[in-house]
Amino acid sequence: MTAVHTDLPAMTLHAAASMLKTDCLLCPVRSCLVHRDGGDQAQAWSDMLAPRQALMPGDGALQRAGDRLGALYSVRGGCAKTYTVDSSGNERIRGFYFPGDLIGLDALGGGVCLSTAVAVVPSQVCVAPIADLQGLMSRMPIVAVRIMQQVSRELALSLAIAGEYTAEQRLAAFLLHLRSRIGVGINGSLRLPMAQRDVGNYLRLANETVCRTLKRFEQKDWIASTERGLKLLDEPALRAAAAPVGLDSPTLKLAA
Amino acid sequence: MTAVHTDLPAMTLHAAASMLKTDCLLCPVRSCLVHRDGGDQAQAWSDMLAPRQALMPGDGALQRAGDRLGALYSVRGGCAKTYTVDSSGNERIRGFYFPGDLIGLDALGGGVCLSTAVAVVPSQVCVAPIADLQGLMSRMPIVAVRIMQQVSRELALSLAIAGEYTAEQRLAAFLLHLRSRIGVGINGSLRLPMAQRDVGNYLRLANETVCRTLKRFEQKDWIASTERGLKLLDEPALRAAAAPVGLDSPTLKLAA
DNA sequence: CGTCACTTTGAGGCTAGTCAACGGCGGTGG
DNA sequence: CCACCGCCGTTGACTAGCCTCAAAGTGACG
Repeated sequence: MTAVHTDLPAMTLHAAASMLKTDCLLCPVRSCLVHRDGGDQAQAWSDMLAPRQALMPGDGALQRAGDRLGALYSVRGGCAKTYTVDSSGNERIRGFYFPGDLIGLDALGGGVCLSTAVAVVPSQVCVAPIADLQGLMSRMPIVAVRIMQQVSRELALSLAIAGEYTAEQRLAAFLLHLRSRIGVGINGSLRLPMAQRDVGNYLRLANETVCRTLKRFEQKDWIASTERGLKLLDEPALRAAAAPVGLDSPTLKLAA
Repeated sequence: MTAVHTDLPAMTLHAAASMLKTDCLLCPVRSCLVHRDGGDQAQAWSDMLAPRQALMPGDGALQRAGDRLGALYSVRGGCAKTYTVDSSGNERIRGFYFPGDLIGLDALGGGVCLSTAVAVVPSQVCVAPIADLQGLMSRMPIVAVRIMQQVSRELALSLAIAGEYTAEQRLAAFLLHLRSRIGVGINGSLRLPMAQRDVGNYLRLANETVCRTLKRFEQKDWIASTERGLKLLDEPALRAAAAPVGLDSPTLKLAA
């Protein structure tokens, strides 16, 4: 709607506006599907991917629940979320997506988008048309394996978050996942790109509960809230609070 | 532990004991991965699959959390469940698996099993060694697509179950999913293979809550409990109670 | 007939949701 | 420049749904 102030350099936005072809070989997103191997797939991806696309909060949706799945989107920068709308018109956040993540994987099974995807902060995505993707998967099976691993990881995360009982458990697990996923900033602080209410919505908690639980964590010196975001002071304690199998196993080796 | 009375014919058990090679072309499980197409993949699968394996409740686990992923298991008959154990030693059920389902998909991402799998009732599974599977996926990309669709579907289910708020919503959604997944018996009754406490564990509800909620459904004439299992009398009402995006979209077409 | 596992039923407590009000912040417009 | 407004985070009081604990009932099996 209104002009949004952005963290991204103006040049980047201009590049998106002029629809430059993305060169995957130069992409800084190291966690992207393409970069998992030596990068020998990068050229094929570059050829396939549509120009990267800028996406602002308040803009239209990348995909809408019920749409036929037309493309997967690879997040290049920023943060996106997917949500569904229940019969009462309430939004229910299904997932957050950070650079390197693919949006639309849950639709591969049915071919129909199950959720609506929008930007949380000014973001960029690369567009991978599903038709091209299937061709590529046929020609280069390793691509299929990589995508499958991402779906599998998303499944594991979903199962883990769903497996948590209490507000403390879910929130602790969420913070740990976020830390392992997006890392920490310059002074070790973790910046939450999404609003607290969005966190609550995602974890099925009222935003008041999120606030109170965070305060409780702070009183226990597990975290400290800083200028921008918060800092994890006692990860072992958080990990213990999240109890069941850890969400993040960054040290796990990839299969084959 | 003790000898378990089984619903399966003795011949079937004997076949498993003698490690007969499964012939996928003759397999009665129509929802199996192999049968989705015309069946031209069936022979390759037959060549790949290890002998099918009988699995009893109380037997050892098919896979254990923390194990390196050695194989996927395709359920041929019966019902299996996967669970994790939290720091207090409590079991937390992650999923139920019926004929046609693949066990182990959430481990494809990390290569390490995230859960332990055991039988709920006397069951049979086909063993698909992961090494053979990757080779087959390379030679036959359609296999990769099929597996991906199953992962994607499992992800969608997990997201849907996690998205339900109240006991009524979760239980209604679960019953509907079960109905669409395993269908109904001879007189339209739905037989729950797992214990009520397992249902509660899976849905993160106390078994008392499951019991009371079922009773409430019965009082509203949404269901009727029969000799063996229960009957869904008012599916629209259940569907409305489950409110948010439906779990089951049996009419969705497969992509490509 | 006794054991065991599971279900059912009841009473009470706690977690988290709801409702309401306030404060801080940024953007808008006079 | 400053008052206004809306969004978000914070805090408190109250409520409700679900968990816990306890005990009795039921069916399968030895």
